Amino acid sequence: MSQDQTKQADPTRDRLLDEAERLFAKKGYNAVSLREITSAAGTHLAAVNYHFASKENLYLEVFRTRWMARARKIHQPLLELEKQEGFTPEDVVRTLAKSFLSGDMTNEERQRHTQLIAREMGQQSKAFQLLSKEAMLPFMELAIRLWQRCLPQEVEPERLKLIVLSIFSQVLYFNFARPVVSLVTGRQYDAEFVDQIVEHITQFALCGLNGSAKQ
Amino acid sequence: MSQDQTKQADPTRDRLLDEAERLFAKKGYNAVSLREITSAAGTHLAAVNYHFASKENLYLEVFRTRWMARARKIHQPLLELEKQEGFTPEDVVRTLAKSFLSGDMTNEERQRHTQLIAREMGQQSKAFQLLSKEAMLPFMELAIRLWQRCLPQEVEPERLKLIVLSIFSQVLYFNFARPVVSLVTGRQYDAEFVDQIVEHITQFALCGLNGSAKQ
DNA sequence: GTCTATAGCAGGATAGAC
DNA sequence: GTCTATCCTGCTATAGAC
Repeated sequence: MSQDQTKQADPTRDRLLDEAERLFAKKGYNAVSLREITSAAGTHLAAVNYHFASKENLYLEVFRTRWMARARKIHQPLLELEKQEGFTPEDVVRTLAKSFLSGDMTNEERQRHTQLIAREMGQQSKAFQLLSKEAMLPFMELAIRLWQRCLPQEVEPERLKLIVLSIFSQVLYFNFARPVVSLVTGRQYDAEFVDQIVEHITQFALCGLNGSAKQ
Repeated sequence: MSQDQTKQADPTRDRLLDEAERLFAKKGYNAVSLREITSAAGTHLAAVNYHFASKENLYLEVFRTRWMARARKIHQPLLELEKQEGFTPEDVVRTLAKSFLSGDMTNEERQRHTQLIAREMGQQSKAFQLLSKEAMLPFMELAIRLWQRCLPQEVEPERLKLIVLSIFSQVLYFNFARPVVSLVTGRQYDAEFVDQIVEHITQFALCGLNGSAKQ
């Protein structure tokens, strides 16, 4: 009723969202119980149903608030680039790879972000509907728009789409499948290694873009 | 006791493995109940515990038998290539991409295979231990060996490893995240589209290899 | 060996005390 | 509004009848 009620954050609600996100990202929706979340958040079972009505809605709320906020942060550097006058295809690729892999987040935050979406990509869930409409499709379109503006000659949209998907698959994989990547390379995810990954993906995508543009 | 007992397939056991694999791939371990599996297999709950002792062991058995058999099929073309005398880096890349994306399997089988492994890549589970040791690492080493034999100059193993991981990420993604791929491209997974994906990944990886070799 | 019936437990949701 | 105590469903696993 009071005018600042919507602004005033509810600490219990926030802690529930924090722990829910952490645990859902780590184990997946079905492997996490509400009891696990509430005890990690230092509260009780009924608080979930009071604040979110159901487990499913808590899960969706994680995406609506926490996840979408991060997606906007990741898209930001590309939106900045769009406002500028002159940029090269390499600028676009590197900005894109960086914002996913070494951008304005902690290592753990990035891992969480990627694990949450990776779990949704294989199925047509409610969360997937939200993510694809609000984040993934606009982002893909933005990247394609940028390349179309700066590439020397017209490239078929079909090719650009496949290239964006390929970049997307790699940033997803190098964040999500860290156990595999560490096993194969023998490397830990320190700043140096992440920079090498960014550089690798950038080179890969640039070559693909040039190859497509030539044909 | 009789000499052909091990050869003689148990039809109930086989149906359980079939349905278990299908459902685990589609929904993930925790989202599937044994009741769901047994009723799909036209049998009863106790049959699982009779044949596999527990749900977890049924899951692992899916990987030990069904999944590993397919992994061997996928690796086969690369092993054949290794026996030959002259092959190019492009042969290796295309053989690799093809065997994952358009090889000797049905479309559905391939999707199942990828979904099962994708779910394991993010965590250090028992299934992951099995897969990484028995399938993923040997496969990566094989691919690296082949390139080292045919590339014009020495490429650092670190780069080759990243390239193999990048190819791996793409074949995984284009099989696993079909909802996203279809949404972005507007394409169904028919033979023509799959061929285009194989070609796209092949070009991508070749460019990356050449770029690395030049430096 | 095969399957029914059930034990034993954990899950999400909720009623109702404070 | 907050939290305890409880409901009921659905799960895995198993005992024991046939």
